[in-house]
Amino acid sequence: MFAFMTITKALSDENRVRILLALDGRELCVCQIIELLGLAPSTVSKHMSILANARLVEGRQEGRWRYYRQAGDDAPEEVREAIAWTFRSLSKTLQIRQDMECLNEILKIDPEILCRTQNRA
Amino acid sequence: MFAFMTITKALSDENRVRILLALDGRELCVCQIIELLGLAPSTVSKHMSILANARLVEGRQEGRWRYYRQAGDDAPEEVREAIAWTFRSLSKTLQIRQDMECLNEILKIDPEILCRTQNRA
DNA sequence: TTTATATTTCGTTATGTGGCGAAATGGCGG
DNA sequence: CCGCCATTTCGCCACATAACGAAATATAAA
Repeated sequence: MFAFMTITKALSDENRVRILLALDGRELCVCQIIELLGLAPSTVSKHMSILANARLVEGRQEGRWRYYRQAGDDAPEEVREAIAWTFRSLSKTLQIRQDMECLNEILKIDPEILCRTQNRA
Repeated sequence: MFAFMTITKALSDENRVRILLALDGRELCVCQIIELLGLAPSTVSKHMSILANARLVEGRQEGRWRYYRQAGDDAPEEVREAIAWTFRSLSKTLQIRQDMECLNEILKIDPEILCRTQNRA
């Protein structure tokens, strides 16, 4: 019950749902998610920890950057089902399609440069 | 997106999840749900309106009583999937099994008497 | 119509949560 | 070891939400 509630609470915020779906089939570094949502780094970091706590995403450190991806096949079934349900429900919505387009642009930018511009703003 | 978020927000409260699962395969009147959760009538009423707003449950008036049941096959697919996921994730947990036992006792009581005792307390 | 009563609505209060900026953390290059 | 920099943690504020009791609503019985 506790694990389930952690998942539904994690999914009850629109920005977190967008993050989860942005991670479909790929890894993203925190600064790329910051760019996608237009939120402060500290805010995105908090969202990532909530998603990770629910086991919906997993993090990986590479140098100075931290990459996140959706939970894999080793995750509990309720988690995998939650991700699948979210994807089926939303992948065709305007918001998510726009996010995908926006991500294509973001992925063209060297993360090094992306972070630097974020630090100036 | 909006409909999906309404569902996840509805499912992000433990009492509402317990209500949804208590309605599995049967109708319940509000006073029976009040008895199960031990909450004030006004609180339960609010929970029911949130669940109904998400289309997870449907209400039916019969005399002075209002009965609620899970959404049927006419509900949107994302709703039916949400209910199925919730059930699969939680039906075997201690909390939900206890609720089922408790409900068996509550269902033995004439609703007429149930409401009357609630009004005294 | 009047009364009784099951449920909802309203107003209030306490707690939870999302947002930000500032400071702390931790890894890499010098 | 030192400084740089991506990310996290912390402290704070504004707003959302769950809880209750009291009052309003709606339906059945008298």
